[in-house]
Amino acid sequence: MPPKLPSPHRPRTLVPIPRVGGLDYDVLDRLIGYALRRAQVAMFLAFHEATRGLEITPPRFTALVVIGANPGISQTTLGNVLGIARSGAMALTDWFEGRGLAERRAKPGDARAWGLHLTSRGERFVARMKTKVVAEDRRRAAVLSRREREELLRLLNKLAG
Amino acid sequence: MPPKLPSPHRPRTLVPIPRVGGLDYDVLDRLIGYALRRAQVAMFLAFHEATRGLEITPPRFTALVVIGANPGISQTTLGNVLGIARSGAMALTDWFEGRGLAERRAKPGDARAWGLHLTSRGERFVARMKTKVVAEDRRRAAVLSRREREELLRLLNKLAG
DNA sequence: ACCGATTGTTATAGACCATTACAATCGGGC
DNA sequence: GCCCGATTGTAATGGTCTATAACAATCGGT
Repeated sequence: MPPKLPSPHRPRTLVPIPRVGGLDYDVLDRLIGYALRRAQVAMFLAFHEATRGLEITPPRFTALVVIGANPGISQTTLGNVLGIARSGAMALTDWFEGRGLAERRAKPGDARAWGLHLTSRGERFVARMKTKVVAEDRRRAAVLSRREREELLRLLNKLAG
Repeated sequence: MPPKLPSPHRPRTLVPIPRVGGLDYDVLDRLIGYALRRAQVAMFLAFHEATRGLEITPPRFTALVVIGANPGISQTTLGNVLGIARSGAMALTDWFEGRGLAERRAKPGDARAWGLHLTSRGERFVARMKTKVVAEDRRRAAVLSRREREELLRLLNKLAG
C-alpha cells in the first residue's frame, strides 16, 4: 500500500462526535451547548467534504463571500465580521493574495486602510464555492423538513443574539 | 493601569461573531452551518464565563462528566466519545491526574488498558462544574421558550445524526 | 499643529489536535 | 501451546489557528 499523502489541509476535527452505545451521558444530553457542538461538527465535516481539494475552511469561505458582497471592505472590518483579531484577518488576506483570489487596493480618502476586492479569478472561485457549499448544506439538512429547517435557523439566530 | 495578567487559559474565540450593520451577508444567511457556528460561539463564551477560574474547556468538561458517569472507562473509549485521537485523550488524562481530579487504575483482565476514575476531589469538582454549566446553559437559552428549547435540542440531535 | 485613535503589519507564543512509530498485551486460529 | 494481527497506551513531532504585544503611518477632532 502506498504511503498516505499528507492532506494539504486537515479539518481540525476528523470524525463526527458519535453517540457511543451503552454509555451514560449524564447531564450532557440536556445541554444545548453540547448538542450544538455535535451538530456543528457534523455540518463542518459536510462542509469539508463539499470543498474537498479547494483548501477552503469556514473562515476562508466566509471571508471570500463577504469580500465578494462588500467590495472595498477593510481588513479590520473583515476581522470583526469573522470575530478574529486584525492579525488574523491579515493572514487570511495574505493567503488570498498568494492564490490570486483577492487583492488589496488603495482606498481613496484613507491612506492607512486597504480596500479588499476579489480578482476575476476570485469571483469565479467564489461562485463555484457557493454553489457547492449551499448544495451540501441543503443536502445535509435534508433530514429536516423545510419547516424544521426554517425553525432551526430562527432559533439559532435567536440564540446567537 | 497595571499590566494585564495572562489568562491561564484563553477561549479560542474571544468575541461573539457579530452581525455587522450595513453589511451584505449574501448566502451566509441561508446556511445552517453559519448560523450553527454563530450560536455555538455564543454558547461557548457563556460556558467560558460560567467556568471562569476553573481552567475548564468544553472537552475537559465532557471528559470529566463522562468519566464520572462511566467509571473504569478506557482512554481509547474516552477519545472516541470526544471524537479525538488517543494521544489527545492521554493528554487530557495527564492533565486531570496532574490536578488530582481523576486517576488511572489497573483494569482487571486487561493489562494494556487503564480504567479511568474520578478522585473524591474530582467528584466534588465535577458536581460544582455541572451545576454552574447547566445553570449557564439554561440562562443563555432563556431567550427561548421551554417549548422552543426542546424543539431546538430535537432538531440539533437530528442534524448531528 | 498637536494628540489620541485607528490601520496594517510583524513577531511571538500558546492551545489544540493529528500523525507516526513503538512496546506491551490480548486473543483467536492452527 | 504458539504465532500473528489487532488493540492499548505512550512519546515525539508538526501543523494550524488565533491572540497578544509592539511599532510606524495615518487620520481626525480640538
